[in-house]
Amino acid sequence: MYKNSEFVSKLRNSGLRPTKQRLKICEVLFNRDKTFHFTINDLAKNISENFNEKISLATIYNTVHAFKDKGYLKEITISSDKSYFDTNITKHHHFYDEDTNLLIDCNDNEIGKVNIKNNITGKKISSVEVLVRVASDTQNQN
Amino acid sequence: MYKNSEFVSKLRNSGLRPTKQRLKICEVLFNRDKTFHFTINDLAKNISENFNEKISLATIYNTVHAFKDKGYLKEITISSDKSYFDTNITKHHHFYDEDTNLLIDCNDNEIGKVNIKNNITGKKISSVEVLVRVASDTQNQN
DNA sequence: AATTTATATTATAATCGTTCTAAACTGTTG
DNA sequence: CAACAGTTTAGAACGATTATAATATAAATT
Repeated sequence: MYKNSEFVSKLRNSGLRPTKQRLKICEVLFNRDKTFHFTINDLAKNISENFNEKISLATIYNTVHAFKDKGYLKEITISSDKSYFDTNITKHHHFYDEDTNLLIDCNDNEIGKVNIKNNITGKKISSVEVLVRVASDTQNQN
Repeated sequence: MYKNSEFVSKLRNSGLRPTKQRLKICEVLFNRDKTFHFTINDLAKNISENFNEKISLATIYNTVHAFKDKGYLKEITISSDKSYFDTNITKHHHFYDEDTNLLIDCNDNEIGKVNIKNNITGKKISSVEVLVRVASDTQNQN
């Protein structure tokens, strides 16, 4: 569990003013035992249901994008109509359960290192992401 | 180069009526030497610029999705605001050039086989996709 | 601690890609 | 060729996201 003052420094250190909205969002996102995945909608709902204060949707969008830009969140794109964010910012891969629409982190003991033998000339690799879609056996696959 | 009658059978075989709109779209997508990537917008623009006939945007959406469902196209999701389709329906991975927004197919000699050691219990793997984001050296990476 | 300045929040409007609708049209079957 | 199911169409509707511009707040300056 983090103290409020830790979030204040975290924000200040990255040039973001520690406003009460941002601190509340920090609390919701980072005061947890485990990292997790969420959509903007999940977050907005979480805040409005569990707290008296209401934060404008625009602010939630702005803050999530600011946190992403500062590297406090990663965005994971599964499909064009669903954008997930991940509080686990370490390099890792995902399983996506097509039955439940749930995203599950992979550990290194689940997916081995991806061997990139040749990169595009003159370019640097900025990320390597594996997405393993899974579904129950009865489901049709593509 | 395919003949029109080949597209007619292809469509009939998958339960799609060979309408002139669908045949035109087949021609644009599949009468090529190489597979390629496109967005719905690219396709609509291509048709309206290069042909006299105009096809309604709704029809383009319907047809692309029908072709995807029948397995003639693969959808590739790079970011929530851009949905690409690929006429290469074989299993393969991609490089995504963040400078140019260009998607490039990987061959097997570029990315080795992804080793999935443990799958989610009771689930079947429906696809494994690797996306390697690249950018010029000067670009900042995340 | 008051003033100034820059930054952030807000509600709402605007935008954009996509899907829906319902009427007109076309391909297929008998 | 009649009947029917499937398809196309323009435009409306939708939903997620972004822009706007007024207000509020935080930080810097006096």
